[in-house]
Amino acid sequence: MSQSAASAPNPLLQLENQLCFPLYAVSRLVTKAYQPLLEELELTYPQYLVLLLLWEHGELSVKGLGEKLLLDSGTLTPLLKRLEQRGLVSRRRDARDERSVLIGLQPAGEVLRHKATCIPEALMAKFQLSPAEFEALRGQLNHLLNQLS
Amino acid sequence: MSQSAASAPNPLLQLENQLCFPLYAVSRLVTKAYQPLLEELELTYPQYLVLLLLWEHGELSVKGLGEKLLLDSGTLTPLLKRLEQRGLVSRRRDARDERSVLIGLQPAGEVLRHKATCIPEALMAKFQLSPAEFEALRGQLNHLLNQLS
DNA sequence: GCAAATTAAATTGTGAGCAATTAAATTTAT
DNA sequence: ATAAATTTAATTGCTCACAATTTAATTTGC
Repeated sequence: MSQSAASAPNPLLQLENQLCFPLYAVSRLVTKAYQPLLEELELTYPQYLVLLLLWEHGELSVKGLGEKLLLDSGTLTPLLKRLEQRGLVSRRRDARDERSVLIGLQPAGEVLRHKATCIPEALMAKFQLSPAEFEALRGQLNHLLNQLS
Repeated sequence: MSQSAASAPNPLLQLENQLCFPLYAVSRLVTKAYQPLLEELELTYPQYLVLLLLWEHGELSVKGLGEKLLLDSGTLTPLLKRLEQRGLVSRRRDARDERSVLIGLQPAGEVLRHKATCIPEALMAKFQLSPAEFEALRGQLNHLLNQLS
């Protein structure tokens, strides 16, 4: 009865029938697709996400960044310290609420923005998705994002 | 001209218009959705993926696991050593090719399979997606997975 | 048959992610 | 006014994830 190979396969337990695995794998592959582009800016993918937010919104607190990226200070604090050490962002306590730490862009961080403008389009090209496919996928992921967060 | 807030927004550089961010965020949220279920088995999510493959295929080499999960030995070796230490999997050199390490299930690892059968359905419930939505998303992610890998 | 090239794992070093805890500032309830 | 509760970051400890290198086994070309 019990052989060396797997017994009585439960189709629900098979990797290819699940949603979780392609999500996990695609997410990592997309990060890897960014890598050669981000390498030129010497940024990691989560560092790039932080800068995207700062370019868009200006100064943000650690809490604000965390709410938008769904990351906590345990992840953000060391990441932001690395960006600060490289002179890309500034960190200062909010005078109106000393608990908050406000993250701003230093000139070198502003300059990087120009180098980054071509990144989204370059990525789109790698995906090889039609605009309709792209929008459909984006919509479904955002729907699931709302479902889960 | 240059104000404290961000200047001349480039819509392509905005987080909400990109595919990458919801992918990254949903992937992490899905892993987190697994966590309370996997906690009962004392497994992390990537450890669970490894066991799914072993339950399905029986013995697999590190290379075989890596090909299916898109992970390399730098990630798998320490993970597999932890599973071995807990008595869930076995590791032995392939006699026919001493470069390969074959990963098999120990009895305790086989037993875990029964406890895991309910996990996929429990997850599906958390997603709150209709079967059609589920299949559409799975299809698009698998399409992108093929595009990128 | 043997040197060169290739392959498979392991190792090293860095940077996320995240749970849990700690410390300090602020808010609230009385 | 002040004690208790809450909020915000930082810290600690653990596990991925992955690039780059190393070591050993196998395959290939000659």
